[in-house]
Amino acid sequence: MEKRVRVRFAPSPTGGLHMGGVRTALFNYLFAKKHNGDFILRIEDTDQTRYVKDAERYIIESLKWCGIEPNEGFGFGDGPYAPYRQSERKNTGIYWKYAQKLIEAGGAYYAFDTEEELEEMRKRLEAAKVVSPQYNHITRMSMRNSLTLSADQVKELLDKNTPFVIRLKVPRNEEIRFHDIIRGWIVVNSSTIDDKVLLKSDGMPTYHLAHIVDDIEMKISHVIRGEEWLPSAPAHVLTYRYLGLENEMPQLAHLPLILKPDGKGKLSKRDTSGLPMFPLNWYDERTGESYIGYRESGFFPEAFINMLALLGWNPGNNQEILSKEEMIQLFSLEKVHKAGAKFDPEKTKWFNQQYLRKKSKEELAELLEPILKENNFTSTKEYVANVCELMKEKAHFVKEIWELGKYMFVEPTSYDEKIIQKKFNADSKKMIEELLNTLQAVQPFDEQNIHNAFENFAKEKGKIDYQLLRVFITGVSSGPSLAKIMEILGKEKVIKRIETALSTILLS
RNA sequence: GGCCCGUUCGUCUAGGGGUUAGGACGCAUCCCUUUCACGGAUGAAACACGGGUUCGAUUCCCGUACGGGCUACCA
Repeated sequence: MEKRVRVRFAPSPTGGLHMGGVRTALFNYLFAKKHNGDFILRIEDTDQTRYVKDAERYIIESLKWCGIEPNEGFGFGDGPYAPYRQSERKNTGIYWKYAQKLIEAGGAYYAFDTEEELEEMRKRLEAAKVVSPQYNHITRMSMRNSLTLSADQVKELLDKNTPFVIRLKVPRNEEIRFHDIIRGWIVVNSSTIDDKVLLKSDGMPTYHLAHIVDDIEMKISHVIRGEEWLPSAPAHVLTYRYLGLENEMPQLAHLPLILKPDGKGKLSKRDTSGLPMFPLNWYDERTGESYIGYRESGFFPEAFINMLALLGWNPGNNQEILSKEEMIQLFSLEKVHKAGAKFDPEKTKWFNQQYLRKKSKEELAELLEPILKENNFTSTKEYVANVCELMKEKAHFVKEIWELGKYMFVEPTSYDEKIIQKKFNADSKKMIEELLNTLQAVQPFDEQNIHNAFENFAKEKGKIDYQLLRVFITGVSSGPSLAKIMEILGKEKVIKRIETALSTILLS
């Protein structure tokens, strides 16, 4: 029988979870749901020096906002494998137990080298122009560890509480072969891998030990993680092998990285060309810098994850707008790209626009409400909904309905100067004054009637300067259909606005 | 430097031994709209290079170049 699909997202709480992390979580989520499996959140806080308290809360809130919630794990109702935070798991002695197993199997050893001794070694290797200077099958023989020391010496050091680490004993010149779902078979010679520290001198495991122990204990079936882990994967395979579990180890899938939009390299906090890096607002206590989030920038979570999903994956057809359910249906790791994907801010905005357009005017009115409140504007739900319908096609974001259509809520306080200067003169003034009378007579005051009135007026009295009229009513030179704007505004307001404009704007 | 991974329009990508190399974003032009946007139409725009294998390679193999990742008692 096939193993139940159980995947995990395992971030380190060392700062705000950025969009790359969210995408990793998303792919894990989609894969889990696709296979009716479990999606687990585990906190990898083994580096106590980099721990950021607020980061855990931020991770949870971000996943919730994105709608990619784990069904088990930290902050999402502990499941049968609690605790889900590695610092707490450490207290159960589980990592120590596995480290001992590895030592017994001859796959790991104690190392007592001090920081100075390691530094010295590095210098020595550098001076000797060694091709890959590292703690490995050659250099370990000239260091202080349980491979070079006698059993008695080791026991004595241990008894005296000498600080030590436990290292992986990587063999010389062995082919390590493993399969990656996205990349296929990968073969690496063990001589190029260093003897990684598995257990640190503070008693905490490193990532290399901790994730393996937890993945085993939590019965993880697939490890879906960023490409940055590919180089250490052979060491992980070796660890499973020493544990006698190589055949049962989770399947691996290394996701391509998200790259900067311009320039090169991994996406960084700075270089996202104006768009956020983080799902939610993030304040970095250490640097005092704050970063704006996608949520606070007015992105819909559906648009955000849709955009993220298509960075490195595609559904195999030309469909680009996909609901979460459609993504789940169509998701497969085999369709994930191998190459890194440059993040495109323009397309990201386009995604949001697509989702905005799909919302009903009532939904949009609801979303606009807080912004209107902020600006002390109140009106009927119906009026707001009508304005949303009117402005919808122009906006990428809900807030743009306000920004672009402010004149639908408040009277203009200024008028497009260029247009006024160019077009406002004695003749056009007379034209507008006469038009005022025509407008007064329009009944009912709707788009079609207004349109007809314009046409009749033009026939009898000559050309109407619509742009000038628009500026008189809205203050700006472009926007949706003028007749429609007038209908929504209502006759009274329209007349009043024109009169105000006529008396405010001076003939030059 | 070493190791690993990668390379189709500017960007995200489809495809895959024989295709007019498809779509999307962006860009340009036109239509629609008495404006802008939306929508529609059209256009410019890509298989990194060199060798093989083959009747035929963008597709398979090998090199080279370029890009990226890793190279910590960080994850």
